[in-house]
Amino acid sequence: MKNNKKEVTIYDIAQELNVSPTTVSRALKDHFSIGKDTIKVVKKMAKKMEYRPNAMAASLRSNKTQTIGVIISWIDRPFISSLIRGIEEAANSAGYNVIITQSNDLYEKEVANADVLYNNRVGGVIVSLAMETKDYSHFYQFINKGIPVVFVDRVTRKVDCDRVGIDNFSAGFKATEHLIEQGCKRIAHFAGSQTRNIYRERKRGYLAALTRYQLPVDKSLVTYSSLNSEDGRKHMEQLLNLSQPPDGLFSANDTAAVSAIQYAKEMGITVPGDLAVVGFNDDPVSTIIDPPLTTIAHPARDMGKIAAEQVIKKKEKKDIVASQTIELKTELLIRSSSLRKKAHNIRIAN
Amino acid sequence: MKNNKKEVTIYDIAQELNVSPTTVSRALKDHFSIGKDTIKVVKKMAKKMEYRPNAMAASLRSNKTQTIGVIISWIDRPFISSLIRGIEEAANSAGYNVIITQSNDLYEKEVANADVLYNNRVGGVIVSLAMETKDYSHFYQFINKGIPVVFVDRVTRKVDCDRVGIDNFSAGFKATEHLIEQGCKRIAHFAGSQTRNIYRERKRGYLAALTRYQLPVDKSLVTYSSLNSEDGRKHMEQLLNLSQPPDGLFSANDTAAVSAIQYAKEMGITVPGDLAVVGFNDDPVSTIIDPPLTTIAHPARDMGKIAAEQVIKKKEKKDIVASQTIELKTELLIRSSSLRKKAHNIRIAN
DNA sequence: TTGTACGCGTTATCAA
DNA sequence: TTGATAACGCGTACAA
Repeated sequence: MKNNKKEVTIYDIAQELNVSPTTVSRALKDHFSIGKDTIKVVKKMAKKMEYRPNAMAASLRSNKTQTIGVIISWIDRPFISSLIRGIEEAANSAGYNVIITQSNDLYEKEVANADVLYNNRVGGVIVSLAMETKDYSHFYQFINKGIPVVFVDRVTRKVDCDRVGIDNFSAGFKATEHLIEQGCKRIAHFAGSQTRNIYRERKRGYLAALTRYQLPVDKSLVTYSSLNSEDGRKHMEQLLNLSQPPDGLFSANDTAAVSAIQYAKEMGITVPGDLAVVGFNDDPVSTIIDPPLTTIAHPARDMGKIAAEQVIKKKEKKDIVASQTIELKTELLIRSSSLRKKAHNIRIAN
Repeated sequence: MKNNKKEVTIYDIAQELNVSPTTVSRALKDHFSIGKDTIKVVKKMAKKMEYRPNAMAASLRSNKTQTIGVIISWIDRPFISSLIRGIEEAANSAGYNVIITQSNDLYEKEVANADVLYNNRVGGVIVSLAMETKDYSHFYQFINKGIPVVFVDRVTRKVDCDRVGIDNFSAGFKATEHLIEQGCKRIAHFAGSQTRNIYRERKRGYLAALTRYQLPVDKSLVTYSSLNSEDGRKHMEQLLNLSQPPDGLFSANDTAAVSAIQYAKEMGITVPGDLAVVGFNDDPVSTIIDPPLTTIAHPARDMGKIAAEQVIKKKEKKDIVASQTIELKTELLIRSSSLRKKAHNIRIAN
């Protein structure tokens, strides 16, 4: 079964053709210094001998890998898997492979993953930070060696790197403003960990909108959690038990928004009548829940694509380029979960 | 910015300590032949000098990679991303990395991905076949070299490899039988591509259940598609236009089932009253749709985990082991979308 | 218990 | 346009 024939190398091809390995190496890469016919002959022989290049050997010698490392929290989340799809697409079409590692939102795993990626000498790194990461020194091993690091979505300003994300502040503002326009007076907010910029910014947007429209800020209407389904139910329960329950909810993700709607409905609350709800992410569930969820749409896949392109661009530019922060557009998709008034000028998403 | 200090190698450590590179190499790996103190000293110096092992060099030399290649259709599907999570978890805890490639369900991309993985000399491969792959010769490059290949979920019997999957036939049977027990007489089936075993088997299970319960088989009740949302709506429309519309539906995935339910509800059809529905996969949407969707639950993550373990086991066993086919259990999760009768003995899922 | 010396497959450098 | 040779960083057979 196991066929341990030795690998066919460029030496074998060289020998067969009575040329030097150098020539073969170059011919296979269409190097300009090699004659057209030589190239043709070499490639033909390579095919005949079933030669397969060894990417590892090439990387070792040239000190360049065609691999991009990725660190994300959990792969099995709609937003993340879209992101990765974008990364893969951009990377592959530029001839790069992608090694994916999951931090499970734990700082320690993030550090361990960074080390693994370094040991594999990846050519660049794309990171969406773990929930509670506050120390960023594990990224300097890359930066110090000139290996590009690009943060995506969950970024930090404390490291001088490229960043790709969205304007979470204005998205939070838009979402909240929309609820206010729908007549909500007491708007609750499901906030995520304030260690991460995205959740901080969304909350800032929420607060700014309240202030802008001169609504009071009530701290009992803001909850903090990791925004999973259980959190959504739990915090909805908590809010409904207040002496003055909210009439609007802006959740920093769809998962919590959806479970909050489900809980509220079970409690006899009408959505959007009693409670108007806006989520964040435009996950698949947002069109399935009844009523369909108004939400902020991310260009997740584009973020991945751009992050990968950015890594590759940095890698291929020898000269030092200043770090960029790229912000993609978000869109408020208005669906029934927040629509109390007949729509005039607002566009209703399907 | 770019810090081009040369890499610290085992030679540098050796020189610093006046020992040989061999000793360093072994000490870092806790080789038994090296004295305790030497090990301690070497490791200390390695840390001090910020030595980082070069996994590529090691792989090149030892002809063994700590990398597992994965080929799947699309990463941004709930089932697939759970699968990958399982693969990653098992692989990482055994010290392996994972390179993920997407075939986009295209045969050509699958072949190209296999080549890339081979060129990167992965130590093993996990594959979930693209929709229309009929030729499997691109996997022989691995098999011929003794590189383990494990098929997962979408498998084939035409290659002698390990397989990890579920019993799709019995799952299809169970789903259909359940609908029959709920009093359905005309049960439709959304089938997937019959090139792939999983959809063939689900349909076989459906047909077997009809036969077993002496219900007629009506070809106009079976549709074929790639089972996306549009397909679900389109085929539901088609079915409702029949002179005798179905009173039950078994869809080979949840995506199509959910969109079919949505369409049916829009048309004034009551679910499960007029139409009882069962899906497949237990995607997150299945608990969000109203009514909640009865479905077949896969152990997706376990499948990934087991597939990875299987690859690693094969890789580490020198001797030739016969190929195994591992079938994991599925469960019919009964929810409201199919429940017409009051439940007696059946367990109702949340 | 430790060291010497070579090779993994490729590419860079310099020379022809 | 082509070739000879060294080097990338590490592992290991063999020697000591």
